[in-house]
Parts: sequence; C-alpha cells; structure tokens
Amino acid sequence: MPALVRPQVKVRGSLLRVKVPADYSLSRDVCSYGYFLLRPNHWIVDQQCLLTCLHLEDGAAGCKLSQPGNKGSELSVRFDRKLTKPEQVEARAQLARMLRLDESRAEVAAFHKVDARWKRSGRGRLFRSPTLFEDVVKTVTSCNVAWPSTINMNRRLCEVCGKQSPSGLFSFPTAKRIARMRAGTLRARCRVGYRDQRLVELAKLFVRGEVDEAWLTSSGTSDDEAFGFLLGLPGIGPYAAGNIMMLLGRYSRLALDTESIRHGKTVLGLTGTDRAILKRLDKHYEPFGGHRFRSYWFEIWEWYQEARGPAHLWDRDEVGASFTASKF
DNA sequence: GGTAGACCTGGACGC
DNA sequence: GCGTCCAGGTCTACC
Repeated sequence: MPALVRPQVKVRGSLLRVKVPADYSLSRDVCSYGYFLLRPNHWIVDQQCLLTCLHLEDGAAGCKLSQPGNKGSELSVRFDRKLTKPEQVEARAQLARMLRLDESRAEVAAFHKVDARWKRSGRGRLFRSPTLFEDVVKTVTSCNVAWPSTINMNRRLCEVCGKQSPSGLFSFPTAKRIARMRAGTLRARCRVGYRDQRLVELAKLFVRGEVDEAWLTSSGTSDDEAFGFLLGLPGIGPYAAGNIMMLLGRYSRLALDTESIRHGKTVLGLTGTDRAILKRLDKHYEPFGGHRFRSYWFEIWEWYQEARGPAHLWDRDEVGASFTASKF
C-alpha cells in the first residue's frame, strides 16, 4: 500500500468497549515492541490510536482502537463491519492477547519491584500479536534480515495471503492458509526467501494442533521445557526461541542477536569478542531473574527513543521503516 | 561442543 | 543501470 494512502475505517460497524488494567496506557503499551510497526498494524500518530485487522469467523474485520480517557480508562474499538456475538467474543480474546490485558497492574508492579528504573514510565507490557501463530511468523521473518525486509515480508504476507476487510485492510494470514500454500509461491510473492518451506511446515504444525499455546503458557510447564520445545520447531533457533518465550509471557530468557552485541558495546561498555560479549550480557541480566527480558528490552527501547524520539510519535512509514541497528 | 559455509533479500557502493 | 559486497539467524555437515 502506498505510504500516502491512509487506511480508514469508514463503514459504521460494531463498537466494543474493552476494560483494561488500571495502569493501562494504549500509546505506551502498544508502542513498546517493534511489532506495532508491522502489518496489519498501523499506529496513527496524530490520533494516537491503532488501526489493525483481525481474522474472525466470518472473515477479516478492520478495527480502530483508541483510549478516549486517561490511563486505565476503557478502550473504544470500532470495527468496519457488524460482528456476530461469537465474533465479538473472539475479537475480545484476540485484543486481550495483543494488548497483554492479562498482565495486571500487580504483575507489572512486581517487575518494577525487581527493576525500579521503569516504575516512573510504567513500562512493563510488551505489545504482541492476536495469535501465537502470527507472533511466530513475525519472529521468523525478523531473523537473518534487516528490519525493512521484515516490514516488507509482513506487508506482503498480509496482502498476498490475508483476507481483506470491508474498508480495505488486510488481516494477517491464518496458519490454515499458509499450510495450504506452496513454498515457492510464498517465496516468489512474499519474498520470504529460504524461510518459505519453514513457514509452511510451521503452519502445518499449528493446523495439526502440535503447537499447544495452553501447554506453552501453563504454570505446570517449566521455562526449560517451553524453550526446548520451541527450539525443535522449524526455523527457530536460540534467538527466535528466546523472543517467542517473551511473546508467551515468559521473561526469564534473553533473545540475543547482533543488536544485543551493539547494546552491550555502546550502552553497557562491554568489551571483547562478540562471543565474550554475549556471555557477559547473559551474566549482566541475571539479577533480574524472571524479568530479564523486560529489563534488557526496555534499555534497548529507551536507547531507540533517545535517538528517534518517543515511540508513540514514530511514523511507521518513516521512522519505523528506516531504523536498523546498524544505522543507529 | 565448536566451527564453517550455505541459505536469501535488499541496501550500499563503485563503476 | 548493472554488478558486487555485506548484514542478518538458522541449519547442516564436519571435526
């Protein structure tokens, strides 16, 4: 979609009111992780609201999320078509996952108790996708590639494989859809490169129910068990598995990549070979225990914001599309 | 357990 | 406009 064309939710559809935790801030908690810059998401800076598109029982439904009141006030979610009752239930569940509404004020406070640096800003929640499948695909499309390519892959996945809503927004493709696609088609039309076969295999695992989100998030499943399972998935290595752990709400692991090395060198002043820096990073965040990823991530996020201004003022097609670790 | 090279895309650069 | 080089994480083969 051309940068100058701003998608609009024009049709008067269903309106959902969504209750949020008392400390919830839409602009802060959405603009907290890079996925808010990836399709089907579009943060509208001058309105401070999120435009996105959900895949529901009767197809794609574009929606605009806003928080008309102060922090903690309920969200207004306007859809571009009428939703059936079951669709409303499904939409609420997807929105809750995406916005981390399951993370209460007390849970965020527990993080601040371990790392008080983020108490003032209130940061604690990390934006994610409405489904685990989308989170996994977004993670795979962020591996071994510069950020602008990740943006392109996600845009093409939505436009080529997603469904179009009444107002013209594209939803993210479902696992069922990707599982039916030929790897060559994904490669040629979505420019996913060698990830093509891995994405199809991942989708098939989801369709067959072999990736069980309930098990992965269960308190009865240890971090080691969840991490080990993720490592066994196609296209998922240590970085991707660590990232997906965070997306599942497990913050005890880091997702270390070249960006981490840059952070270790420039912000933490670590020296030595890349391998040595990675080891030191692991050690450095040990004191944050079960919250390590958040402490690590918000340091990186703050650094981005110092360079590019507050994230809630980033325009997806300008700042969002241009930033890469090597350019900072 | 550690290491080297292939896998792809897109941006940067030189001509 | 074209060709070359490089960055990026995972996977496989090999030692």
